[in-house]
Amino acid sequence: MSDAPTPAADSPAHRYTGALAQEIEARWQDHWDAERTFEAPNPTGPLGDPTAVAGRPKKFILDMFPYPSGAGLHMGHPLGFTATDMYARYQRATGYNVLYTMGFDAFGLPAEQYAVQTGTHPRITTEANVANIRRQLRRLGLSHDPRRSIDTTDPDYYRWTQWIFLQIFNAWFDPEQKKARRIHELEAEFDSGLRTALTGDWAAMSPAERRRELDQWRLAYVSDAPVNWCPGLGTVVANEEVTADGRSDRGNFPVFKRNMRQWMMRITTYADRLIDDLELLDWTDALKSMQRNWIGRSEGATVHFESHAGRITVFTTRPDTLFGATFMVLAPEHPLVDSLTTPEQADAIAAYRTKAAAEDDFQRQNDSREKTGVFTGSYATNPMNGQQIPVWIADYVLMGYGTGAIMAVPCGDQRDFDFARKFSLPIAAIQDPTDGRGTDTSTWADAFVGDAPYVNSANDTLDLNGVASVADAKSRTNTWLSEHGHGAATITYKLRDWLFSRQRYWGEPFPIVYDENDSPHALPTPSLPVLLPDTDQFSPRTFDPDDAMSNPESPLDRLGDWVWVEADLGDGVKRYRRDTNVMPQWAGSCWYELRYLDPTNADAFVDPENEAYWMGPQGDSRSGGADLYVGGVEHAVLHLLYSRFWHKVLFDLGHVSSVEPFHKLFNQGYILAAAYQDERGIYVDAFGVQESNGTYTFEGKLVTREYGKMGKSLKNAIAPDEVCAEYGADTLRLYLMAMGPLDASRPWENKDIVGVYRFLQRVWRNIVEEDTGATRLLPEPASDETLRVLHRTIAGVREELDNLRFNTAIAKLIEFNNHLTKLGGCPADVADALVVLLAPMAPHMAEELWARLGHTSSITFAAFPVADPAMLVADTVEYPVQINGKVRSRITVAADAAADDVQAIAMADEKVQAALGGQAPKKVIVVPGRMVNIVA
RNA sequence: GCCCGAGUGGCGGAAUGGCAGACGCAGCGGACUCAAAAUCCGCCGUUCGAAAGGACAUGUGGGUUCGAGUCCCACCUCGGGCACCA
Repeated sequence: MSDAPTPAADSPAHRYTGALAQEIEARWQDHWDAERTFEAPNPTGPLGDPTAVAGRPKKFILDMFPYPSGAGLHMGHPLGFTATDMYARYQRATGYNVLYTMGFDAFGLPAEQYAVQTGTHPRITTEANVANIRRQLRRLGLSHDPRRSIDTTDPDYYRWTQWIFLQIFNAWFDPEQKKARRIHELEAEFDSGLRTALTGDWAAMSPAERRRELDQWRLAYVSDAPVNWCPGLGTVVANEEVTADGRSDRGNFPVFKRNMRQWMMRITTYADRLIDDLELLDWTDALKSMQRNWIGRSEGATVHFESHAGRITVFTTRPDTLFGATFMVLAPEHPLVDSLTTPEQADAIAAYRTKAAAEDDFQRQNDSREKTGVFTGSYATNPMNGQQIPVWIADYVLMGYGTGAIMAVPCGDQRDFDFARKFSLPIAAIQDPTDGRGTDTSTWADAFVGDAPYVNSANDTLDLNGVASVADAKSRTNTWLSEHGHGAATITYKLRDWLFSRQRYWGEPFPIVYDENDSPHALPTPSLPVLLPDTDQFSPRTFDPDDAMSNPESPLDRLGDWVWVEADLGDGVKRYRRDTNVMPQWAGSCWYELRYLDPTNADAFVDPENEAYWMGPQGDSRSGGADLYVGGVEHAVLHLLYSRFWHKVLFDLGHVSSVEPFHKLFNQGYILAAAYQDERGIYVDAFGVQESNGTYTFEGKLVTREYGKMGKSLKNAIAPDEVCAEYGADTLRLYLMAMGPLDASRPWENKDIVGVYRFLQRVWRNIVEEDTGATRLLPEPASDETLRVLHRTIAGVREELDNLRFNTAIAKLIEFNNHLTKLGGCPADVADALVVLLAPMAPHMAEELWARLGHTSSITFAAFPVADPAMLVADTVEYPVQINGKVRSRITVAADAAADDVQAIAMADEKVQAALGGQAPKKVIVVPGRMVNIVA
């Protein structure tokens, strides 16, 4: 970090150097704070100023808020934050009331782990880290409304996180209305007989039994089900936090499937709406498809196969191939396996099940693809044709998906085909493949998938033979299945319910206590927040990472005084046991954008009027939600899925008017940087590496270069503070944005920073006399040419900023300034426009120049210039003249010349005549204002 | 294996189907200077040519079109997501 040109001793006193930039920046940052420049008024409530809001359109511009790491901001943060700040400042200058602020996602593992190591309470570390990051953010000149900043660990904030949890706890999903409703409405339906209880006769139930019935319906519920137990972390984790190879995404420890009593959230009931409402959102297709993939909706049918042990139900996406089902396969854990297994097969089945149980889900999926399985000895009836087909078990069928059982159609499914070949099971052709391989499956090399006429697919009441399309055959089969009671069209999802409890310390306590029957009770709203109790034992009990049979032990379990409480929850004062779990880190980030709207409201998490103003559906946003949300793609499923779910519950319960939290979402790229490994593969300090003739050495030893995400682990991180100290924040902002488009990952190059630094120096020099510091403007009015360049720049910059193309917006400003430089300075009558155009990008310099140009109020609300259309059209246009697509000449023609005239002038051109050699052209294409192409 | 996204100078990157390489870095030349730095002016895809000018150029191969970096098909490479999901 020493590539900045060191100013020579005789450098002019008022040159825009890193030192001057910092002096200017600190001064304006103080000024903005003192003047409360960026405070955005609300329609109502503590931050309300109805007259200031009246008649102004709004923009809600949002960043994914950071975790306050002890290392401070990394370069990826300013990348996104600078983009939103430029956009926010631009929108303010075009008349919008802009809500733009920043909070901290401050619960979570790192602070807790640090506490375990050092004994420092996580609150202390968190507060220090937040203070440091606030300082860094301020230094970048981000135009946040400081009053709206939140911290998820603040009791005044997590009080509402707990409150929302209770809203979800006290809600159920009505499958008919497809929405969440309050639990007392369910109770009323049971009372009136409108709905029947699942566990018995409601009227005859005891209060405890009724409570248990209701608990089964809640959107937040305690369940004893397979969860991801991570002994290395000492806690359970959500499906979304487990990597493909079965390890925790934090810490990279093994994760085991274990049955445990844990809090779950019924996100699966929202699967359809979470998929369908993606249509309303302005998100990239890539992101939408990641969400769709994760939810994994697949449409098909459930089909019942009868056996002596009872009905075996399968899920299939290809009911049309039922006639080709020649065997069945159950997951080894399937409950019917015991009763299906014949005495002769009992030993083989038991051995296989033992082997399968010893392997966890992830090993099973990772191991070789060679099919294994064992015959149960029993047969089931194919409902289509009455055929008796053998029932096998095999570990390629997973208990956790569909029904844990499949019908095998080897002619149409490659896995079933492989299995049939391995165990010599019959393969019946039910389509005549279009690739000419014929219907003798003994000659097939693989399964056939696709549209082809059906054969051998008829019974007395259903005839698919001759049907040519899969879709058609599916729908006929589905109809037949339900008419004959053999099954029904069904949709299944990959998405599982969300595991919501963690056995950690640094998180939100659950506002829940248990009675003597172990039934959960919500604590009343006035008792919120349930404060996280103090302790000096922050760690859960952790275990050997491979000890699958260990049991979680939360830090809160140890606090006996805290765990037991006396309360009157309606049945008189009784003793209750507190829930000792904490919420996952995602809880606080599920709704923080809503708290920004009304951060100091003591009566509600957000006032409905404020929510409707900032986030309600309006204009072309039917979903409502933040107008712009910028952040990393690593949250594509986790945070974005969870917060959409919470938002929809709040919507259903009438607390918010927006259907979705984030209307437009933009994923920024990563900052990459060169990283170097020595011959052992260990990363070396990237800033100590020497380059010569394309080879790289570190301390004399050869190292290899690669590019990777900038960060501590690759030893190639540069802190934003370093760049601010060397060049100033305005230069850093411009560099980050000028490097390339916001969504692209790009390598950081120290040597390139100087490009935008020189640009700022040239702007400065065009307005300020470097030796004296006096303003120096050209007295004569701007020429027609200069005005045209200016207006083209205005139009261009607006266009680029509207579309978040900051790199090209900056390029256009550079072009305009280069034009001024060639004039020898800035004509006095265009100086204001230049500075206002620059203001969103380099706000400190712009404020400084604005003041020096004689303005007394902040440039923040100075109107962004509007291009005069008359200045955008030229008098004359230069047309390239192509012959057969190659440019052979150029002609200059009046801008309003008719196409015929342009053609005549082009044909008369010497070079064109020479190239044509007297031949008449076959065809001439004139594109008005663009070009001429002559086809010879 | 499936689903996305991307391949353009030495480098980062620009280009509503219409002059490929805006802008910046690096490099080269010039002015200023005793000199250097800084600044300002100019050049800067490859190749043939003294020049004028020509040929070739947007991962590869086809196609559509008067015209393709851009649209279509196939393939290659890289990045990301999912993965025995029935």
